[in-house]
Amino acid sequence: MTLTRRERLRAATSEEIKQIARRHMAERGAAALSLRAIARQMGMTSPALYRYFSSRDDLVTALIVDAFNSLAASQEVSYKKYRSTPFQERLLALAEDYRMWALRHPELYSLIFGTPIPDYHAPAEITRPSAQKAIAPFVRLVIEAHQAGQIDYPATYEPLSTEVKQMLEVARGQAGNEGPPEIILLTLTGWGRIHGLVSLELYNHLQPMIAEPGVLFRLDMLTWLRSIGLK
Amino acid sequence: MTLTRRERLRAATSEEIKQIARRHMAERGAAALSLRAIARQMGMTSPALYRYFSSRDDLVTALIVDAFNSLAASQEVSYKKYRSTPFQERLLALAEDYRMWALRHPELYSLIFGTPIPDYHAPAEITRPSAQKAIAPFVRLVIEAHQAGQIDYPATYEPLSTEVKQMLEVARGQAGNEGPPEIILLTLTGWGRIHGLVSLELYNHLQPMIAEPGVLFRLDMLTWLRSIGLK
DNA sequence: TGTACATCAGTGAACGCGCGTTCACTGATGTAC
DNA sequence: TGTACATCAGTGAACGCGCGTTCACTGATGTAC
Repeated sequence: MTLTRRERLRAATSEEIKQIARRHMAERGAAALSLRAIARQMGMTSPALYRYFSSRDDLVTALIVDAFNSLAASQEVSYKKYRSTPFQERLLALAEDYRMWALRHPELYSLIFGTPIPDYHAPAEITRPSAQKAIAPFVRLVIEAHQAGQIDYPATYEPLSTEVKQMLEVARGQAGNEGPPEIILLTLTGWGRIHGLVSLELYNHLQPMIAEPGVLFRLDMLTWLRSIGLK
Repeated sequence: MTLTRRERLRAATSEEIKQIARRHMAERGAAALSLRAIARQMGMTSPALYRYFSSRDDLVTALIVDAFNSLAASQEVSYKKYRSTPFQERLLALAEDYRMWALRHPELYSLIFGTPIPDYHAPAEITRPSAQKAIAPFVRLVIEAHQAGQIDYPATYEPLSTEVKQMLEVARGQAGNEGPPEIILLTLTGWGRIHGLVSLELYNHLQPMIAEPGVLFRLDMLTWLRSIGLK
């Protein structure tokens, strides 16, 4: 399991490439990622990069997987941090962590949740597992709260037809989603609610109207938690 | 007010440039917009475009304004269409129109709500008015429902501190937002809720789990409407 | 412990391609008298 | 109604720049005996 010297150097160079790629994405956007520019900054020639990634698309795929893993790790930390506190506080912590991760790593957020890069198509079989890992802690926590009997499927929700229930069955088990259809629905719409405000804030659509979008976010999360019976 | 022949031709060419630009954005992404490629497709040389737009950024700004106006027009139609029906149906119609507009014009949606184009900075004074027009019908309808006494500021919402109320005052009047702070909050978080699911759907983050995101969207909108007292 | 060989990282030149923008210009369209 | 002139759309060449990828290669590092 220990790496040889060569393997270590190789891994380090590979990391450096991705590191610089991330910096370039932060400065110029993902669509402008250029192997030549990365090589230049590393003091190498561009063909050398082909020792590490077989094409530009390959590098992008690696960056996407890393980005999902970074979000997953951040969520996982928040998931574990407050083991003994009530579910509503833990869910709020996960939501605020999602927001903070996005604000701290806008280039990574844009890479995975923003406009797709032209002419690049992510190979789903590589990308999907890490994508699922990223939302898994949030989903798992909602399920746990449900299993602990602390979630009211809110009276305000429409009753689900059998067709809708069947559709939601498909999502069962993905990203650790093990609840009844109503709770699966709750995890997905909850995620959408988090995601929507974060996306608007990150791209400056709230700021013309609102000085502190974070306050708005927190209020809406508290409202959400109350509406599902957690307060 | 009637245009001369030359002015008409000029306007037509200007429209054609934007038309082709939109097609290119749809096919290759906004970051890849190229004056040379547009000119090529029009059977012109690229310097000729400088008669119509003084730079690439100028063209992008025009496209952004058009995109906001397109969304605004679509929302306005839905706003007017159901004059005599209850508020919940009208708001649902506006939400679904927002979603459909995004799905029908993903390149325009991405242009205004997606990852910003590298090295391009939209001049806010040109862009903002049309941005506000785009969400104005939705905002106005919530305000109207409130004025008709049909919105309960829901019991589940946190009571607002005076600081938060002050922050929300700033948004008053923008995009026709004329209600009390609680209602302003409602319009913004409601928009976020719509936006989040649409964004996830458009960029294919729901589809691995959910066959018909539209059903999910509709359910969440109905839930939202109920939660604010409209049902 | 020393030598012969294989592996691998990185180079430099080249391929064929793209881009935004400036400039001096041609030729058609429109205007004033 | 006809002529002289001004305006304007569009051209073609050029500037200086960027890109991904392939290829034959050098030279250093690691491995087997």
